[in-house]
Amino acid sequence: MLPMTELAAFPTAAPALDQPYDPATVEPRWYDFWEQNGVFAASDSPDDTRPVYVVPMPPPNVTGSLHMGHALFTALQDSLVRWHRMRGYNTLWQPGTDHAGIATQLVVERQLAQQGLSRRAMGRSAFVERVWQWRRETGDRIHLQQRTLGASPDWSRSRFTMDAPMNRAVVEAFVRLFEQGLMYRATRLINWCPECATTLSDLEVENEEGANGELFEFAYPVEGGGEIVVATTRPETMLGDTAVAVHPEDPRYVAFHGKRVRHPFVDRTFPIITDAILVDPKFGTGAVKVTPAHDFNDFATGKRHGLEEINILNLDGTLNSNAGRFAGLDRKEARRAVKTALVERGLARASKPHVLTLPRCSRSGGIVEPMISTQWFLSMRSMADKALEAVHSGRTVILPTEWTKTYDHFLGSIQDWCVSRQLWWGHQIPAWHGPNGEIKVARERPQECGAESADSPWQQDPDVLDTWFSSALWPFSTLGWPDRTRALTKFYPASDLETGYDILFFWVARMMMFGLHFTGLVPFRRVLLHGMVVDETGEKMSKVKGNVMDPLDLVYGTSFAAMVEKTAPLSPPAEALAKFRKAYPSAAAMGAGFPAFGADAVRFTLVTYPPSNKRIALSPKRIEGNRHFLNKIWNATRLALELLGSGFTWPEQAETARHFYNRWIRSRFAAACESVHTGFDEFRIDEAALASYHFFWDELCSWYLEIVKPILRRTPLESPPSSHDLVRETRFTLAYVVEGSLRLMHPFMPFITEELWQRLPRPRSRRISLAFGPYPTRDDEGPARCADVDDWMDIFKDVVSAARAIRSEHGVDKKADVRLTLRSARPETLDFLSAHAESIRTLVKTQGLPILEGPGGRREAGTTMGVVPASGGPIEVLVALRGLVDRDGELARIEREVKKVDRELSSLDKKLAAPGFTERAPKEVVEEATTQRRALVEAKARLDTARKLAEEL
RNA sequence: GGGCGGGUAGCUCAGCGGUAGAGCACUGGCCUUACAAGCCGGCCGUCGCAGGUUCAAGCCCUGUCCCGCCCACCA
Repeated sequence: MLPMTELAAFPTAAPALDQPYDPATVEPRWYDFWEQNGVFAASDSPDDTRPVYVVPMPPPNVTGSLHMGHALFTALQDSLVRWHRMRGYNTLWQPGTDHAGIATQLVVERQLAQQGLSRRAMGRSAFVERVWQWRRETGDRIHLQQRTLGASPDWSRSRFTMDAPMNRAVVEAFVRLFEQGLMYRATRLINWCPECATTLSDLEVENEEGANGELFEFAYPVEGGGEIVVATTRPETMLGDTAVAVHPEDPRYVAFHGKRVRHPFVDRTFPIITDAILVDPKFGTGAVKVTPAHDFNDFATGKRHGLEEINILNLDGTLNSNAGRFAGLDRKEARRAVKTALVERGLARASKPHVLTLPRCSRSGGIVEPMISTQWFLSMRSMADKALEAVHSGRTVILPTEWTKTYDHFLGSIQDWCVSRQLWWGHQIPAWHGPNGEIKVARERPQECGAESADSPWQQDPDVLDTWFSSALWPFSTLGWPDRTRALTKFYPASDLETGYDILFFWVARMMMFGLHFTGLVPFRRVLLHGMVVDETGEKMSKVKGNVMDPLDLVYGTSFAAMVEKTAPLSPPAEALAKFRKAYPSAAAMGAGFPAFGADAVRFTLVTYPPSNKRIALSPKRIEGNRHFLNKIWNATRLALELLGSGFTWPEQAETARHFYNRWIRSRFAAACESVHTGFDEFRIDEAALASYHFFWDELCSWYLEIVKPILRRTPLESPPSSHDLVRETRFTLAYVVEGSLRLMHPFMPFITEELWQRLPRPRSRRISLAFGPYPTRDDEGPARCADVDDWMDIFKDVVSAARAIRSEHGVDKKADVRLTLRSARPETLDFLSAHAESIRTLVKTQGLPILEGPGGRREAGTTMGVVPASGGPIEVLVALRGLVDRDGELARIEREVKKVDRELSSLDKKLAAPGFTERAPKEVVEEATTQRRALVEAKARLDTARKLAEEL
């Protein structure tokens, strides 16, 4: 019986099966179907007793367009989410978008600039409205792109960090933090980006290492005679100097202790101080100019010595009136002008090349200036300690575990967070400033502040909060916090938080702190971190490098020319193309462009990289390989359908297999299920995906289908009554493993598996979509595991391969009638081979059944011999080629086999002969080595026979 | 200056204590009635270097050399 939600909405225009798999016709058929049938919907009903699985999706920037990083997390999270959903979890994958303060504001400002407008000219409210309009026009485009990839979040619950309910949560959090004394206002040295005209948190400053600069030395005249030479990388800041510091024990400067120097350009004198913390006597001249208002070290020094802090910069990075005659100059100009002036005054002393680290704004790339400013800060220590404890106690587990150290280090040394930004796009700070510097913080404009108007003495704080402030609330603000909603009760804390390691500090750590602070609970049980997608040579993707790949171009296909025109608009096309080819050697070999790989192939490829790899070097060739895999699945299912025939109906009860090949494939399917579950559990989705790949291709397709084909194709007349049970069981097993494989692989490749599954006979108990599962479980499949059957099958495969190798190496025509003889001293082996003689015949393509006999039989002219060194005793594989044998080739082949056996033998001998091995190594290991050695020795003896045989040719 | 990764087949990467693996590339043969996006074969490795632990080491330890990333206020 189907639940009411499962309204059938079957897509139309099913593509014919008997043509190559075409993702373009299959993939568009299913998304609406899933959505309409409620596949993605999570239930917050208290009556729903299913276990809950929750993953908050990292909300992409509204400005964003899908890039590889998005595609990677979409593929990984969707796999996790679908896996759980199929296992019966009430699954919430919480989607949304982020307002991305600076990023979005810059984008819209750039648009305005093109129209000759500026935000200042427009005014705040008009500008904000403009951003909203833009968001309405283009926002959530990325969600459409994620749909293309088959993502299955509960879209009905999508949130935008600037929507009213989110804003309410932000205000609530801010007010509570203020009331708790954790949110405070302070005047400090902060990071200022003159280009964005806003403060930045420490995390938003990127230190660019290895910049070439100079260490400039100049002299300050000392009052009472003499001079003291200081070294600096920033000569222009001397306009804000309020001290010169030397090391107290530096003999060169003892005479200057307590003296004052005169500033050459501004009318003031300041002291020479001694400070052992700031000054390293070995660096530069051993004398340091101190600029408390523009350098973090100097600021601290100034505090220690009670120095004056002179701010010399305007907010736009030009010099202010404190700079005297240099006022108005831009930072760069000022540096030149100050140096020139110092030269003119005869005070310049030296200039040396110097490699330094430049602090840059992560958004604009502009050089960040330390400035003294009054801002809102959030006290971090206590929250950080709780967040550290939560991970140490294991309430939240970080995977891969190596990242725990990084997390610890960050939170252990965290500084207070400057949360106010001088932007217009964002959550405005819920604080009101009064005429006499009073500050009121409240959820709404306080009554005592009077009505809101331009000339009111009480004005709301114009600043907005760091974007990451609202992101930090995401796991619970999306569920309705601060209200105790049903969703919050049901879906908080989340199960897994899956994201790139690059936002471990920005986002994960802050969610941990806020989650614990506001709810008392960890926000998620596990943190799963994946690496960065880079190009095929390991370089980070960037427009400048011209190595950006758009996931959708891989899905839909594109010419490289069109692709680079879009992804590298800054370079000339030919150059961009060359860069692209260099970044993706394997793509270069594909011709003029990408074919439509389809979402499944792209997703599958992404999840087959170990997520723990710091760099995930995406190879187009690998996507191509996976598209081939999809084609394999397509064709194999078609074959299965043909073999099952239209009359097949699923039995009421699944049965265990009794016949050898069926037992084997069930055993292998169970092993694959086990690996897939383990892979998922341990966040080794690559292993999960690859296990399903190898099962399907290397076991199901390469062996099982080939074996089963002739059995199921025999007409009733051809198949003896004794085999009726075999045929019936085989048909069922085929249906079972193919249907099971599609369920197994669905989390990785939802489209093709749904398409094929819908065409396949299946048990009545199945629901309308494959996406509802059930997923093959360890418990159900596990009992099918059988090591003994697996071992026998290995022998079977080795025998077939050995015979095939002989055929192949002698260039035997496939239609040539060759006779196969298999010899073994072991009765069980002969029995086994005899039981499967028909299959061996089919797979090796001999015309008659293999002859089975004991060793030492008559040697026929024109016969070659290979040896399978099975542990139960070697099996001789003789192929009578009837004069087709090339003597030298045969000898070479045998020689190769002998060499292989010798290699193994010598390494075994070494092992066995090693002093202490037999005494110290575990008994099983010794036993195994001994058995193997015996097998190899026997095999070698047989090979000697084979050689003699060949020599007689 | 600290921390974290990584150096394994031509390329991209698995493997992390018991006889070196995958995909792609290369190569020989096959249009074999599921699939040429395929099939059947083959070739390819002193597992960065040097020591050590162990009966046994890509796998553990120490040192060392490269490469990448992160954090940090050396003027």
